[in-house]
Amino acid sequence: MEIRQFITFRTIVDVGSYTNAAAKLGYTQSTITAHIQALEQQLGGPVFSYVKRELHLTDLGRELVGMVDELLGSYQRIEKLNDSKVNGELKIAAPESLTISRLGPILKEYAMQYPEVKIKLSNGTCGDNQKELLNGNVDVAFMLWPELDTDKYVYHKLYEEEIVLVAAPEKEDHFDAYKGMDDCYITNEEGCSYRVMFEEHLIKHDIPKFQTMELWSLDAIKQVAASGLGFAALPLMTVEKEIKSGILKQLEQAESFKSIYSYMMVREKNWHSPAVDKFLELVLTFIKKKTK
Amino acid sequence: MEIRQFITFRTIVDVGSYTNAAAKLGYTQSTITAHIQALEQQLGGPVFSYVKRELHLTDLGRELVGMVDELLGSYQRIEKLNDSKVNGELKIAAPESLTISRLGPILKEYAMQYPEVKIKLSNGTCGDNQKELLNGNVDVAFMLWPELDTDKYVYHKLYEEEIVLVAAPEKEDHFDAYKGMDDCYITNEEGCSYRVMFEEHLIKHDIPKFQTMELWSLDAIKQVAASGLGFAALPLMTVEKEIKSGILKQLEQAESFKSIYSYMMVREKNWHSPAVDKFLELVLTFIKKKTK
DNA sequence: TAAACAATATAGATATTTTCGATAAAGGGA
DNA sequence: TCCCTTTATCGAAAATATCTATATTGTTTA
Repeated sequence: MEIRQFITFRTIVDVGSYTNAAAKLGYTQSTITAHIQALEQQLGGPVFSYVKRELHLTDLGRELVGMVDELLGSYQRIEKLNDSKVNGELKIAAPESLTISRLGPILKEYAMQYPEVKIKLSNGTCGDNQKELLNGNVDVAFMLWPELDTDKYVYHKLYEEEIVLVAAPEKEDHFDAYKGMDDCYITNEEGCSYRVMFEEHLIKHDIPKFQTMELWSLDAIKQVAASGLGFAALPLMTVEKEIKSGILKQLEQAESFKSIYSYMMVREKNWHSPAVDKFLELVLTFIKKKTK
Repeated sequence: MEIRQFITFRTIVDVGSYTNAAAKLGYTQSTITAHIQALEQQLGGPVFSYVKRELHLTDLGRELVGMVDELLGSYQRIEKLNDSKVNGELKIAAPESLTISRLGPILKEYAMQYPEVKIKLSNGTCGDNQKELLNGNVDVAFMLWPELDTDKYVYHKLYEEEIVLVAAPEKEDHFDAYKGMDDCYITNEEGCSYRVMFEEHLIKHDIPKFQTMELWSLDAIKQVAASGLGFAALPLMTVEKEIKSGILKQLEQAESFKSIYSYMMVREKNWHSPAVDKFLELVLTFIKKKTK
């Protein structure tokens, strides 16, 4: 009997089904089954039973809930022993795109769990963020970049970020139709990895340059694109909502883009403040759950 | 942080050193180190410190003890949920040799942990025990046997049992000196696997038969051997104490015997009463610890 | 002051366990 | 009956725990 199995049990009681518990805990459903079977094996009988498609606790299960609550209570108190040490400042540098789509929920959770930490978030281009990290102005930097391989930092690859072309829904569906037209390529300031990637893509495939409109925020780019002035190349994560709601549409294209990944980086050193440590831990936990 | 790590921590506090805790828990010492390092990692600081070769709790460690006691308390209450179901009868058949040397401490532990179970132990030869198991008179049977391979039972090989020749200390040291002399071969009733094994050994190596003295109990055999009447072939485990204390001595011999193993067997079926289940579990735990 | 010792730490190899992914079975509802 | 949702099963892959052997550290002894 392991703590994680008790947590699984308690979660099922809360959410009412194995499947939901799996989703909530970031496991697959078969793992939930295995956890409960392990418990039932040790306890010598079932803790759940089914009555009319509904999950119910058995008598044994009902007895167990209270005891598990006690145990998990002690466990959480032990976990909290550390939290008081998690304080001070946490300085993060991240590009706007990542901040909004990926970091949002993580920062929320972090702020809740470690209220003693003052979070300082700066939005810059990926190159800026890297410099900030190197010269010690921030503790953690996030980047979007093609393949990365460096010894200067410890880095964690987070997601593969698909770069997509978007335009207003009434515009042409296929990117080929834009070639040679006078639509704008709407983008952000230079130094942004997917802008570089897109421009290299044009050269490689002998596509003539577009007129470029440079804007200073994601929101501005999206609005201008939605107004029909041109198209933009952006990470899918930043425009998923707009595509779903029909404000923008994703263009089809013959050649797919080179892969871009999101990274989290810290300076190479063995020791980080607890605040930084816990942040890294939390980010990696989120990643693990999402990618499953 | 896992329950086993908390148990390790609590044990160290009790016994005062990593090394002793390892012995008590049946781990190696490096495992203890790993457990504590894992805890300290999570807790963000050391729980033990050394002052003058003495192990002391840090402040953090002292805080932890109480909380761990709570947690382990809940844990034990959960474990006990099952124990009330462990009752009824447990019928075991084992040869005398195994009962005394191997089963003693296990039965003691079992009786303590599951006082509701009535243990019935019968001592017979290995062949008898097998029959008893097959016809359902007992739940578990123990045997000493050379290599075993059968589908009739579920069997667990426990130990390799070295068979040794013993005689009184004042007798000759080497078995060769006994050949052709009028010493007795002191043994127990037929049907015992190491008696069979020894007699086959004699034939195989063209050693003339000895006069045989058949006794009904291990203790009787040992006493007669100690009195100088002859020698006996017995599993080492049954005479270890006597050899150490000088009551008997182990004879040297050119050819070593065929290996004999101790086995635990149950009838092939998926379901055993909780009492039987728990017994099997306990035996296997003991084996694991001892053989490490 | 070095040598021997006792306790804990470290590193690589091995063993075990956990988790996943795909698929099957079970229980309802249409 | 067929479909849909939920849980169970099974083999493979990944992650983790433990062991063995050896190093390190601090202490006592010669």
